[in-house]
Amino acid sequence: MSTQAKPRQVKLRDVAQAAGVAVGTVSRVLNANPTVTEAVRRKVQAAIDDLGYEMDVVAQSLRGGTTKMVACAIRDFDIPQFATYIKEAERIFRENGYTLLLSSTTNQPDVEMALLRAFERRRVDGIMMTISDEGHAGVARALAEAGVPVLLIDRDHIGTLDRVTVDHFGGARAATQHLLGLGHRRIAMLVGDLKAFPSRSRVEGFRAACAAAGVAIDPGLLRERVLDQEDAFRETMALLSLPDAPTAFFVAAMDTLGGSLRALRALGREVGRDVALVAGSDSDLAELYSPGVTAIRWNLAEMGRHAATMLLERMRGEAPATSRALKLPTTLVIRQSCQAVTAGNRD
Amino acid sequence: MSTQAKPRQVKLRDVAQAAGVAVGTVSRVLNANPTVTEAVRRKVQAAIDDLGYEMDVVAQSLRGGTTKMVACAIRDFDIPQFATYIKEAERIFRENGYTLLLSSTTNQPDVEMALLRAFERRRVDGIMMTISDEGHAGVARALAEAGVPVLLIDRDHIGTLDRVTVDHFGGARAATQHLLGLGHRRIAMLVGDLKAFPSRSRVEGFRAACAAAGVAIDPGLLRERVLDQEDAFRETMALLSLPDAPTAFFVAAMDTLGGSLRALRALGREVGRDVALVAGSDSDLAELYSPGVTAIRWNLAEMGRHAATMLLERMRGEAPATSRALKLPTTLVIRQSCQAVTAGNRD
DNA sequence: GATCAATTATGAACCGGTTCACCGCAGTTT
DNA sequence: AAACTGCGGTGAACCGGTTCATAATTGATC
Repeated sequence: MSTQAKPRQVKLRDVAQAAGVAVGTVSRVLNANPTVTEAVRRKVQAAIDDLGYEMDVVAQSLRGGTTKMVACAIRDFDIPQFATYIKEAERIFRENGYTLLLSSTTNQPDVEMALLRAFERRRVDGIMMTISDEGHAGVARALAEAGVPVLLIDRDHIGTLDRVTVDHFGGARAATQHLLGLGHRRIAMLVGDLKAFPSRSRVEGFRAACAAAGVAIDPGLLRERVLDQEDAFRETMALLSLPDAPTAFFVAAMDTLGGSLRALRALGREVGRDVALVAGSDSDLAELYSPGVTAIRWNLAEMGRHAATMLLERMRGEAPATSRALKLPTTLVIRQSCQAVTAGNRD
Repeated sequence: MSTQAKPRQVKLRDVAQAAGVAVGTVSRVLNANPTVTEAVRRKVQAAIDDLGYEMDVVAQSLRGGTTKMVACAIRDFDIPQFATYIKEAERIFRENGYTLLLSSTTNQPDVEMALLRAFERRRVDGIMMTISDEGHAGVARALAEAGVPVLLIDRDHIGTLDRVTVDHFGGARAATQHLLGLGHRRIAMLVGDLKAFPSRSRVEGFRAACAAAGVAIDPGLLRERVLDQEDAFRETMALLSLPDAPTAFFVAAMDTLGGSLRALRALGREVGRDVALVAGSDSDLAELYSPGVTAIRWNLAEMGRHAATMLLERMRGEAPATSRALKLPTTLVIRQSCQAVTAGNRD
């Protein structure tokens, strides 16, 4: 019978008084401690329902040392792929009683370090994050000193941290092989920052495919530090203006396809006829563009699920002492954006 | 001189002991209390730096009653538009020392109520959320009892809560007028759940434009509860199969354009030739599709900024007692997806 | 009926900060 | 020299739970 009219704030002590028991007993009821009689349990539960008692998680955290909060810090979470990942992870955490705490790192080591300190002060139980530079000593130390399990998202081995990664190497190699197989020799590649795993792997995959085919890479066609659509637009424009322009574009950086497509349109080049195009990540845009854009795909929801599950296991101490790494496979979704080079634009 | 080697966990009491002062004094130094001598302040600061002391926010929150956490609960945050909004809001909060706590409501009143209770237990300082049904009594009561400022995201008036909204009415009316002006009379409309403000306003805008033009609405062409791309695909397929199929589609629901485009492609209908098309929200896909899809646009980053700022002011008690509402304007971005009806498909 | 063991409830200490009534001490005042 | 100010620092209470040593109760045994 709930008759509460939102009195100030009901505390455990109030419940104890109402039920005529000690505060410790109410706590034991709340925590389903087996050393409590059914009669007492019922009496206390009645008082709880009657007063509309809600536990104060802050107080609980202070004493217990565990906050049931997980932090997620990601480069930039309005990248649709990341959003899908986080959404799945949040679902898993929520279903397991954990609350997600979200921050953008804006890809800056200083922010990453500051966030790690802030998470520590908040006593989160676990952290899931991307970092901008695996070689940054300050960030590496901050990670090592975190004091709670950290899971790296799509990043290289650091210390003994768990990781979920994507087989960007395989994806990029397959994409490059596809272009090479169609006769392309001057392939432009747009990637993000080589200080981080994904871009590094993509370039390695690209190089591996070229090397296997005996094709030399023109360093002028490899553009790095392409982080957003504006960057992609600019670099694509520049590449198209080269005297010896590429016949194919591998737009490998995350969520940058739009920028390249705008540049191609601005200069009147038609995808699939004037230039070939492969996107480094799949999207509605890649699928529905005319012609459909060949793209590298992997399961982001599954990635989020696995990441959350791995971190939960680690936080519960159920994980083995060794660090674990999960590598998600990629597939190349072939659409109509790549065609064999015509005589006109062959070297 | 920081020489810490990560000893267990440095507490305020340790700092006090190292500096040879009382714990209260250290606290006063940390909180920049003016009643502390420069000499003592310096001595304490040295001890803090030396020990690498980090404040425990949980303990601070327990005593202070404020957690510096803001919760954001949104229908489904892998909708790109919401991600942009949240990203901006998070930036503002972070810059002001607040941490964002994020959850999906999955558009279910039960989850919304559970989340509000969870936020209360966590003692968040403010809440920003969408709700699935403004008429739901349980949710309304939970909102009223929240005990902390709540800001509604793109929702109708509930109690005296602050709100940021979008002029969906104006946007939908403009879109409809555009289609009517081109001669379309059988216009299909796909919207989300009418229990929530955005879809309701869109339908009202649609009706207003039709009424002003003296055009009767065929109820069979108004499809509601279109929440994702699968729904949009199904409804678009169904509408195209009608004996008297619509000549124009107003795909008003958020992030559902892809579903409709897939259906059109599946049935071999070409946008801008066989059917006209308007999207209820703008995106890369709408802009870069061939032909470009006319769409309703508004500034999501600005919306996030305003929302965060309004909530911050409310939390600090700087806001007026009356509830505030901000309505963002929409513009219709006209592209090539709509054309005059040809003789063949005119009623 | 007394003794012992097992079970259940108690309440005080504790988590790590913040706050505030109070105290010591130096500088004025009479 | 006694009394008065007032600044600066102290330390204990407090926030709201959890935990555990201890007490009380019950039940079984002799």
